[in-house]
Amino acid sequence: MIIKLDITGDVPIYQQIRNQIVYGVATGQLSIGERLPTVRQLAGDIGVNPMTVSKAYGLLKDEGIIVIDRRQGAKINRLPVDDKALNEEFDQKVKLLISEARMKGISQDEIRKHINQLIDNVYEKKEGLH
Amino acid sequence: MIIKLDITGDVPIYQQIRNQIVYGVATGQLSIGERLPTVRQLAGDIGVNPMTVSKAYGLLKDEGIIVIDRRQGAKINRLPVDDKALNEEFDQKVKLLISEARMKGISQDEIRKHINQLIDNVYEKKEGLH
Amino acid sequence: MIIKLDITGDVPIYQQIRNQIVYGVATGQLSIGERLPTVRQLAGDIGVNPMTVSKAYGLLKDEGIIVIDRRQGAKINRLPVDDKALNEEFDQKVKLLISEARMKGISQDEIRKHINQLIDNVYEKKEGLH
Amino acid sequence: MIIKLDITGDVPIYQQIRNQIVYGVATGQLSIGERLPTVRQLAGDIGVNPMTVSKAYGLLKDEGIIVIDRRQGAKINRLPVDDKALNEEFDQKVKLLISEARMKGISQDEIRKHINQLIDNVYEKKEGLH
DNA sequence: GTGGTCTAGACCACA
DNA sequence: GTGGTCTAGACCACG
Repeated sequence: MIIKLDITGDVPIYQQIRNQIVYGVATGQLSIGERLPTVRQLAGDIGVNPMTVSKAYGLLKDEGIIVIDRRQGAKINRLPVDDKALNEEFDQKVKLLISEARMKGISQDEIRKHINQLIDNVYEKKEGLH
Repeated sequence: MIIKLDITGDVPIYQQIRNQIVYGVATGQLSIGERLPTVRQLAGDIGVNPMTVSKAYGLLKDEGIIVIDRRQGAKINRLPVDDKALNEEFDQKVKLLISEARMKGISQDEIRKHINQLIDNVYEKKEGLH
Repeated sequence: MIIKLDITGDVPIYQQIRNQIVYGVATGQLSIGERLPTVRQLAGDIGVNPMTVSKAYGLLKDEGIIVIDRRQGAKINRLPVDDKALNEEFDQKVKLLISEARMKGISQDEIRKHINQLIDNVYEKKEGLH
Repeated sequence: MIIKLDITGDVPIYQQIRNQIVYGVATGQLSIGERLPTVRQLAGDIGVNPMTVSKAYGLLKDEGIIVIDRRQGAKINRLPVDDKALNEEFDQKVKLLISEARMKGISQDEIRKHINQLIDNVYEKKEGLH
């Protein structure tokens, strides 16, 4: 799995790393039990400070997405079900994105089709994650 | 229109102000030509420094969402149509949100219904914005 | 002569008025001795505060471009020759404009032709101004 | 590269900083990839508040002239080509400057020679910027 | 009255 | 160390 960074953008690098791993897991590019590279290895590969990768792994661990084993490095965890996923914060973020689209002249139909397509992309891989 | 801030969160206050005005415009709570409160007034109302509000207005001005008239303060602008609204960046943000939902055990059907509901919320007000 | 204002722009309104009269004089749309509308009349025509027009006229008077006669209103003056016109400030402004063009990929030839064309536009009317 | 400020003038300091960096880039005093001083350093050198420098850098970032890398500070960006550089706004500014020169008695030949000289100054450094 | 600009000083996130 | 954000308070230009 390849991680692409935008060094100059506004999103912190550790956050970008975390996001791409999350995306990889959700789309099935990373399977349960699969091992991630070590902090140093990944840091070397993508050219960032090991502390940055470490922070990303820390985030993922806190979210229960990976488990860190001192001997084996990090592995993708069996994922924790959280029925409060679609909470107020989630709604706010989605509504902001939709609002910006509407403001730029996107019709209700367009946005609906477009987002449903994106949902299909993420759920393409049918096997469960839990 | 009421603006609610989350002082403790990590979203900058000026960004929150900008986001809520965007949301207000997209949902029709703010109409084209409508005047926004003055910098000082809004700053006083929500209890922040005028420069913070000023920065938010500056963002909105740069995006073409409001126009700042030296005589009357800020007004909602006729909105600039941008057919590149559903770009790569938009897709990434949406897919990340969907990925997080899937990881937390939300089914494809659930997320689809939920998001379609959110779209309807934003597009409730039928009159066009342009 | 028509004056067009951009109320929302960064340039002060009184400055815009002054600039357009300067342009009108230089291109010969306004002749020496020609009368300008009164402050109130112009203010009414273009929909701004009389104080704003008054400030513009004050600028033009200070520059020797118009003379103000209490009875007859303002008239275009025989223009004062100033051999320090192409001063350091002038050069800085021009070089900044050229720099911005070069930065955006405009070639030396293009900019030369383009600006020479603009010079011809302004000097079209051959009769002297002095 | 030296930055000189005119504190008494009416051009905002942050704008002056931005302008001089633009000029430096266009004339080749600043090369692509070159690092700018840090916000604090430049602020200290020229004796202004860091936020003022920060605003100037923000402008340059928004224009795509520099990129801000959290690790290394600001660097000159590969310059964005914009074929609409010689637009209406550009023409207006140039024509205003020419008009003022003509009004002060400068002849068409004088202004032509003078400006062509200024163009040569900016384009002195032959290597491309893109 | 309005927004624009600047300062001095502070705290935080990032790497 | 870097830039990003915010505050409190001030002055100015504009209309």
